[in-house]
Amino acid sequence: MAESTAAPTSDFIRQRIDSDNQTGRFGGRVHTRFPPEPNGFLHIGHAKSVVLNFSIAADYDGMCNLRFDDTNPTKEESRYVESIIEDIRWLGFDWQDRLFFASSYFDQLHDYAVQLIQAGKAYVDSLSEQEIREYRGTAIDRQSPVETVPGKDSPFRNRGVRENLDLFRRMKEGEFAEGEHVLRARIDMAHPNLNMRDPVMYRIIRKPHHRTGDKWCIYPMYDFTHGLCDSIEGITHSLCTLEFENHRPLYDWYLDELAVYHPQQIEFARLNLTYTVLSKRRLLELVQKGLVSGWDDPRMPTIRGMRRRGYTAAAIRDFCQRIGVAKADSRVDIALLEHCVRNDLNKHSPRVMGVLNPLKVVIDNYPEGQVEYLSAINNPEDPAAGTREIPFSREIYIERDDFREDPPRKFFRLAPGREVRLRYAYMVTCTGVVKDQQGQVTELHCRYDPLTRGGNAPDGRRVRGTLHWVSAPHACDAELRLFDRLFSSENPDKAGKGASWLDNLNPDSLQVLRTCKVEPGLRGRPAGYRCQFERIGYFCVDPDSTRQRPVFNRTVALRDTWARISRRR
RNA sequence: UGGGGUGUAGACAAGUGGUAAGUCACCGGUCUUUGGAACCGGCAUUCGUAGGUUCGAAUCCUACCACCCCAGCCA
Repeated sequence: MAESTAAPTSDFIRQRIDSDNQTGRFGGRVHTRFPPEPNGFLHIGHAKSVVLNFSIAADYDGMCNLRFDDTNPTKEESRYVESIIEDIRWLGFDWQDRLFFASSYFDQLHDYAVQLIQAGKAYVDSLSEQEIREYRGTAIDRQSPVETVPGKDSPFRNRGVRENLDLFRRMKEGEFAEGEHVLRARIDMAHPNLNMRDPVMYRIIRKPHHRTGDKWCIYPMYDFTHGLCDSIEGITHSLCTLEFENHRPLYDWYLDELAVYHPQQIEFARLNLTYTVLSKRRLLELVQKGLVSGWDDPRMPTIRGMRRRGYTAAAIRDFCQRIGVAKADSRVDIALLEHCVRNDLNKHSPRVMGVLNPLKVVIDNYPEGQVEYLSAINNPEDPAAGTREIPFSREIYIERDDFREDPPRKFFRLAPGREVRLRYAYMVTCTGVVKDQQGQVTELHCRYDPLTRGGNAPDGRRVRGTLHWVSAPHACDAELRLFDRLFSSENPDKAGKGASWLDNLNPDSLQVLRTCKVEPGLRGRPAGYRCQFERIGYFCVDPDSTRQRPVFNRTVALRDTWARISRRR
């Protein structure tokens, strides 16, 4: 997995690990983990964390666990654990036999809770949900200035150990309804950090769990669970995102009160990308409102969506290495992601020819009924990829954009009287233009130079333009789906007054071309097959394909200097 | 008016008292049977702002400013 071209610069996390290794804090051990909640599909933001955790483990000759933090049965499903496992494997990572679940530790966690009760550090509270919120006090306000008010103690805060133990046992045994009681840590209701104002440790949820079934009706809260699971697994460095920084004192409190092994949590900034959204809630909304075709819509920043679109795991890994790790809130330009796929695909994708918007060309002086097979290079970046034979005949299709009746300056393609090269074939000169009643060009007539077979002229004359083409009688019909950024705004979350983030959706993010013509060799390629249509972009066969009519997703367009020149004028 | 964080180019991001790496983007050029790729060159006299310490400050000190996170029985 050492395909990254990014310079192996250090980051603040590795520096802290280095220093821990120097002081021998963890005996030189490095053990990380990727801890998803199985309540949704993985996206590129998760990939950043996956790559970080697994590659740090690899760099330090350590290990990385996969652990599902499944503490809330109302939101979690086993289909999500399956899809997450599949996506991480596809990304190229392996956790050997270290697949764990927080739910496997429920007994241990319950024992820890009992210990805290016995030590007078936890109590059963019987306030209502609403009351607990009110008693917690406030920190700041979000919109209008409101005074900071400290929390106040629950009237149940001083219940005796014996009563707490009994109540907690009865909670566990199902004697109470949801919401009747919770178990809380006994810390400090006036603490400036809200997370320390007697946080809930256990709540009653009468719902079967995807792994433990109906064994439990009380479930531990994430804050109580997470740090202790890391402790149980012997994790040395618990890497997580910035929003959990406020929670670290609480994790530390549990660990210290219980006097158990203490991992070091280190927080880093989550990934933001331009022109897309990266929150489970928003992605879910796109799916539920039918604004995309599903979690694997090729426009989605999900791993499944990107995979269907044709992204390679290597490109995603490379991207994750290049963006670095830091604590500053930032938004990475999606152009960097696109650069990473192009970079990988350029080296590995076979070249083929395909015409998006076909314009028929008749080569008047080419013998009728004749067919020649011409040799084409499969990948100029990789000689080992060899060559293939493609059919050429009197009637071909070229790209409509490659002809201009009245060519602008610097337009090197076909125009009346102009000569261009047909890639790997012949040089042709445009001799006639056929139009319909609306004046729309329907067909071109050309003459070819038989001496230029393969594309070179014996007299040494040169042409500026080389066009891709497909032999008309041999062409394979295809559908091409072109994707553009899902949102037209760099930061879709930032909507104007009275507008919603959905108003920033790009109405033209999907363009379907149904009348494309591609090389006959492309018939019957399996879904997932990747290739480059020369001069157009990188494509990937979609599962919607049929044998006779393949469907291609455009992964990313080629850099297009001409588009830039013509846009500028 | 609390607590926790973060400010280095258009975007990421190194830099840890000795004179601003690298990458993407962008702009020139070379080469080219993909207007692709490759290659060469340009792109921060200055590091949120203002003071201070020092022979020397992005790095140390002080004050200020801006932005992000926190009031789930979510994770």
